[in-house]
Parts: sequence; structure tokens; C-alpha cells
Amino acid sequence: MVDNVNTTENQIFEAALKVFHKKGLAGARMQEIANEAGINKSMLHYYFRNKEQLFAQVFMKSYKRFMETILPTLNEQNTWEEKIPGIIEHYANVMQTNPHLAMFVINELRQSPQEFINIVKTNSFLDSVLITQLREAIQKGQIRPVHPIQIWITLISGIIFPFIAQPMIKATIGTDESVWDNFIADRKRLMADMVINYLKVF
Amino acid sequence: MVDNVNTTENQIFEAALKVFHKKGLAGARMQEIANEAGINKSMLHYYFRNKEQLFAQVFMKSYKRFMETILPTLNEQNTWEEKIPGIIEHYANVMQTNPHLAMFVINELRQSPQEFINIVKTNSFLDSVLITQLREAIQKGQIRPVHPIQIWITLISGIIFPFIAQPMIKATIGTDESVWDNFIADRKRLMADMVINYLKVF
DNA sequence: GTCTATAAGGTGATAGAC
DNA sequence: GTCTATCACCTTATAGAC
Repeated sequence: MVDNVNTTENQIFEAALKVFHKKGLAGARMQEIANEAGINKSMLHYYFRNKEQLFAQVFMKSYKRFMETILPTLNEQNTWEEKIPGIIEHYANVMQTNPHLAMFVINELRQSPQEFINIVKTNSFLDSVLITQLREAIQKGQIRPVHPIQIWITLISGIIFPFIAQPMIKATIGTDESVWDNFIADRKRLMADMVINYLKVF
Repeated sequence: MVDNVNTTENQIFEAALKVFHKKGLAGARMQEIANEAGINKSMLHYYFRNKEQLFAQVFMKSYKRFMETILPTLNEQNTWEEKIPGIIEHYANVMQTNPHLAMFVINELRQSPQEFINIVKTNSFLDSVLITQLREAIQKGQIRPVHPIQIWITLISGIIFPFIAQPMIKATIGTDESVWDNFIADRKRLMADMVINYLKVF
């Protein structure tokens, strides 16, 4: 399937992406996807055989958006200190553009068959430039000796979780859109500052 | 309904808690809950009328476990600096005891009716002792001037997210249980150190 | 309170005309 | 490729015997 072409197949796929992201595998209805696409329900089976296979394709695509898009940022030609704000910015953008993405991937992965878990293993960030850079800086005594993977998890936790918990946070700080935007702006600055500060000052 | 009594009603409720946590509202089946409880399916309707009302009760109970249990820790008679490791420890324990809890609450809250969102508003941590303490310390110039709410979100993000993303993390660092335990132990130390360090050193 | 049987409606999937 | 009609199954919910 070729992207960005307005074929029936692509229209269905985009609709499926939207509905599965919002409702999950169990909550999504083939009829709802058909309605969203403005296309007859039979066409879903014609192009994707059944719900299971349609979901599998949606999940793969979503996983790529969620994980693989970060790799270029991790492997850029700059210092680890420059990479950190870049990573934060990247994930904040992904989440803002697609608010259900992270939740969808993480949630479906909980009970998915091994098939899906395997694609996680084959897309590790462990051998990225960032991790290597942090490891080297630790060896040279330039930064605090922490597992680089802990730094990585700290970064993505601090950015992704607030988006996942968005409904709860908004109920607390206020539902106004500008309040949320300020919150996220603060969040990005804080996480970058805090992690860099922690690594350097010891 | 009284807790910890082995009535039919409680057996059903505990089974429902388990199944809903794992499968979510859309994925859970009344028959599966009945099987889990070892009780006839008709009894579910006898005691809880329908799936919707059973779910509502399960959600309320879960939300309390997820949020309200933290309030005592936030209001303890100690300094903010002592509270931070306490909060981290508390949430790590909650997540370890009930690995599906956070995901369930956050996930169902995404599309839940206003009814559920309202209980978030009425259980705010904004007026907790911790937040007050941080605000006062900022006014006195003792710690870095950051929104106390950002500190709070940083703490819970850094602990809850790793448990939510557990399948992905395990696929990366290894599925061995001792590896995971070490990872969490490191995580708890790192988050406490990093946040306290950031607030004090400026 | 507990059980069996069954109704009532929803949902994925296919057959077959065009 | 696209549509309508329809099947087969699943799931919630209830009626009614005990």
C-alpha cells in the first residue's frame, strides 16, 4: 500500500487508524471504520480480509510512528547535551499531533501476541548514538555515572506520560487550551534542564 | 458493599476488578467475570444489574486506589525533601502490587462520560501539604522557582510510566525478573536524587 | 439467592448481483 | 471494485423454575 494516495484502500486505512487509536482493538467496530471512511463495510473485508489483519497493519504503522521516528533524532551529528532538548521536542510534537498514539501502542502491547512484542526487540535504541555518547562521557568522568537507559526512560516518561494522563491533568489545572500549552512549554524546559543539570552537576 | 467479606457479591466484584483491569470495559466479558468468580453469570445481573453499573463501581474503586491512597503520603508530618522518596516508594509499591491499575484508570478515563471526569476534580492534590511546602520554599528562595505541579508530575511520570510501558522496556532490557527489579530500584533512586538535586542546586 | 433456558440485539464476515 | 442482503455467532440481559 502506497501512502498519501487517495485510493479506497488508503481511505479505509486512515479511518481504521483513527478509530482503532481512539477505541482500541476491542472497542472499535468495523461499521464505525466504514462510516469514518465513508465507504461500504464490505470493502474493509475486500481489502484487509478481516478485523484482525486490518488491526495488525494499523498497529505496525502506529508502532513505527511511535518509536522509529525517534531514531534519527538519537543519531544526529551533535552532542548528547544538544540531543536532549531535541528528543523532548520530538516527542512533544508527536504527542501533540497524535494524542492517542502512545496510549494505543502501549495499551495494545499489553495483551498482544508475541508477534507484536518481537518488533519491539528489533527496534532497540540501545545502540543509538545518544546512548553511546552518554556511556563515553561517563567513562571519561564528564557526567554522573548513571545507566544511560535510565536517562532515556526519564526523558520519555516525563514527556509522554503527561500527554497520556492529559484528561486527569486538565481536570486539575484547568481545561483551557492556553493553560495546557503553557504547561507543556514549562514541561519541556524543566525536563531538559533537570536531566542536563543532574548529569553535569555532581 | 462491605470489603473483605467473602459474600457472593464481593467475589463477583473482585473478579470484575481483575477482568476489567486486564481487558478494559470493551474487552471484558460478563461470562469471563463469572468464570473468574466461579459464580453463575445471572448473579452478576442480580447484584449489579448490568455491565455498565458493574464497571462504574469497579472504576470508582480503582480510581480511589490509584489516586486517593497517595494523599496521606502527601500530607505527612515531614519536610518536602523527605516526602519525595516517600511518594516514589508509594507509587512503585502500588504499581508493583497492581500492574494494570494505572493503565486501566488512565485508559478508561480517555472516553469516559463526564461523571468519571468529575471525580478527578474533586480529588485534587493541589491543596496538599507537599504543594504548600514547595510553594513556601520557593518564596523563601530556598529552592529553584518551578511550578510545584511540575515537580509533582515529574515524580509520578518517572515512576508510573515505566510500569505502564513495562512490556516495551522488558523487551529492551531483558525479560528476567531480577533485571527488572534492579531497573526499578535504580529508577527510584534516580528520580528522588534528580528532583531533589534540581530543586536545591541552582 | 441460585440455576437453566432463551430472548433480543449487535457484530464480523460472506455470497452474489451488478 | 462496489453494493445489498443475509448468515452465523457472540454477548448482554431477562424470564421463570426451584
